[in-house]
Amino acid sequence: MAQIVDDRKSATIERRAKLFRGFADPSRLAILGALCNEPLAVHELVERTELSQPNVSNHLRCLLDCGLVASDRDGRFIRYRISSPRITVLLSDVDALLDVVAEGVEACDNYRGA
Amino acid sequence: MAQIVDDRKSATIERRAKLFRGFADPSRLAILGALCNEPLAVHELVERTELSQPNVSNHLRCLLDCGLVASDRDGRFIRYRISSPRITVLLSDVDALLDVVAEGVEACDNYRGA
DNA sequence: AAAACGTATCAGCGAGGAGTGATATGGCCC
DNA sequence: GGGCCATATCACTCCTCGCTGATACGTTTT
Repeated sequence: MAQIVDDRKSATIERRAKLFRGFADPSRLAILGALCNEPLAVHELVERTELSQPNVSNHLRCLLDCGLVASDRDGRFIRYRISSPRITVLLSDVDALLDVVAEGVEACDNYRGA
Repeated sequence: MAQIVDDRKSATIERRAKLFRGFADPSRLAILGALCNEPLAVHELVERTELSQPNVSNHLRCLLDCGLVASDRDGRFIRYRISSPRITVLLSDVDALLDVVAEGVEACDNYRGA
């Protein structure tokens, strides 16, 4: 029983961590940020983010699998869009938190620095 | 000028990514989750999270540097607490988003699985 | 002051993920 | 239908991060 509770708890935590990792990459954040304004095709994302095309595609695959973005075929383009407004909420809450902790985060060198 | 704008933009994105990475680890989430209920000393966190003591200390150092937690000495204990309610907000945002995308996140195997 | 407890630090190892380059697939237009 | 454009996939390398084990520091107790 305690075991089951533990499993449930850790499963929840693992899911949260996995979702956070989805956002924990500058490239994916750039893509999501661009898509927050308007739906965009891959080559448009490549232009705006200045990432390589395979790189963008790889991240889009990841974001698509995770359900964070959705895609619609439009002729020979494939247009991607944010899947839920909750994503926008999450991103703006992060900015709100950054208003408070930006300095500390900037200074923390325990992991990959900016 | 466009360069400056780019720098600002990417600096913002880097900060966001770095902050997200702070949350993108099961151990740190377990610690933050425990601290959301009540302030706790290190050895209490060790008990509840079942992580090793050095491991907990390392993560606490990271969270402290980032400004996500604060610490108060209490005799020979050091009590840690969440630094801002915005952190709790962020965590519940993630849960809200998971209500929508949990399946996809679970299924996505592009990075470290649960 | 010595022992015991609570916490922090450090070096080293191992694994996972991000980016690249080459290549494959698929829809469009002349 | 052949060439072209938009996108996807794959193998590989490098780098970063998390965990562990040993150890050091500091505070309290007797």
